[in-house]
Amino acid sequence: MAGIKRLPGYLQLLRELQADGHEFVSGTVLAETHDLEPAIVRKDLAVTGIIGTPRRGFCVNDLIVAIEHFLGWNSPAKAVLVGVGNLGAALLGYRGFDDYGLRIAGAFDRDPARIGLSIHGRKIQPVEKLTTFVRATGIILGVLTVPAGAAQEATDLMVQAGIRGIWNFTPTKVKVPEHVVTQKEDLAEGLAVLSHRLQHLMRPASPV
Amino acid sequence: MAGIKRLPGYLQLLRELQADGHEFVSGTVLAETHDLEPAIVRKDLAVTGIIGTPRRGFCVNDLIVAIEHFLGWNSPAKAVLVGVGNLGAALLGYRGFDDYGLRIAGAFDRDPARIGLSIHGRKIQPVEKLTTFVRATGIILGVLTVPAGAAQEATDLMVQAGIRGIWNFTPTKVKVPEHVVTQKEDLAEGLAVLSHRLQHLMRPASPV
DNA sequence: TAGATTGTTAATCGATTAACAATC
DNA sequence: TAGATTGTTAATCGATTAACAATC
Repeated sequence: MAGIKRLPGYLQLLRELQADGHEFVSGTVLAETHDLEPAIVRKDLAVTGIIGTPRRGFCVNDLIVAIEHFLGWNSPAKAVLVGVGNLGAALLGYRGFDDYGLRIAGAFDRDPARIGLSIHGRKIQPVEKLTTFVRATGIILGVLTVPAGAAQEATDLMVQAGIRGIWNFTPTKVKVPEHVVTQKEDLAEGLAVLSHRLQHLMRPASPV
Repeated sequence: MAGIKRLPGYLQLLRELQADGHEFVSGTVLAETHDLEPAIVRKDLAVTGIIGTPRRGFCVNDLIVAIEHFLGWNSPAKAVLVGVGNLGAALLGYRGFDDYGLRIAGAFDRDPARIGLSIHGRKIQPVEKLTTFVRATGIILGVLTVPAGAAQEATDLMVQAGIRGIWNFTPTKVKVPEHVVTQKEDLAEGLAVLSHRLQHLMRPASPV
């Protein structure tokens, strides 16, 4: 389903509307705000099971609850973060995840120089303690922010510890068993698209 | 072109191969490494203008140069960053952009409490100085990391200063004139897909 | 030569868009 | 009532996949 990645965007606006005291919102409004066709919004929202009322639209509260439930964001999911380098430390400090049901509960690294340091209130633990921590807490979500070269090794460790979902911020495609899902996050993708469009904006297409 | 966003991935592997002394690489190998069909890789690489040799593949060096040139990553592009909150500070500290032709040359904020502070070697300047800085340096790329509510205002300021490409890390869709391009980067999208797949992995589809 | 790999064309697939009857 | 908006079906579009002759 291609529409799933658009749900957080809707959720964002819905929360604003809720804060402003709006009770209903039409798919048309959601579409305009996100530069989408109204039909796509209606189709996307259908997965939540919420049905709208003609002339009035959708109940804001119901939609929020339904989207959060659909994504499993109603109760915050705890996660571990492996690899506290530049990006790892950055994500540890980022508070925006709270809105999306994610809470990083433990940070791990291999580098002895980093172990014991506190970053944004969380003490960096040695990777050797990952398995114990994961099993004790029942955490199933992991954020992977090690250097490219260590990605597969760290992944194997996480899988072995019991992690079932890996948010992969390395440029490496990692291999996992069937009972584990991964999501690759690559800032370079977006930058590539932007760079390319910027280039063609500045130097328009050559004539045929 | 949907293939553009895959170019950085190829580039990553090509650089590794280059470092290992490999002279040629086949589309098949690139495809396997990235879990793609070989035909897609060949089609993606066609935009660079590099032509391969049957039985041998593509020249690694030529491909690297061609991809970098295609994306404009051969010479590092300078950028300004507006909004030095959690995420902004995080991105300031992230060194991974060097590999992708991006160098954040100036950081700006509205909050007097932040102005003057040094984050990862760059002094935070007041937004009032943005226009002067942008014009003096000729920078055309901007990274937007302000809170959602300030996104449009900060965008207008950047556009007015002369920025032509905006990498938007806020959850807000901003409006820009025709001569400016934007690229929205939303970590929540990837997290939504991961959350959803994780949920269905743990609690498999209900029977029909 | 034989055969792996190329560039490219045609077929398939999935997502987006357009259209419209139903309805509050 | 009139008309805005819904859910949904059919048409369009674009990207992926399959197939294959050309070639080193």
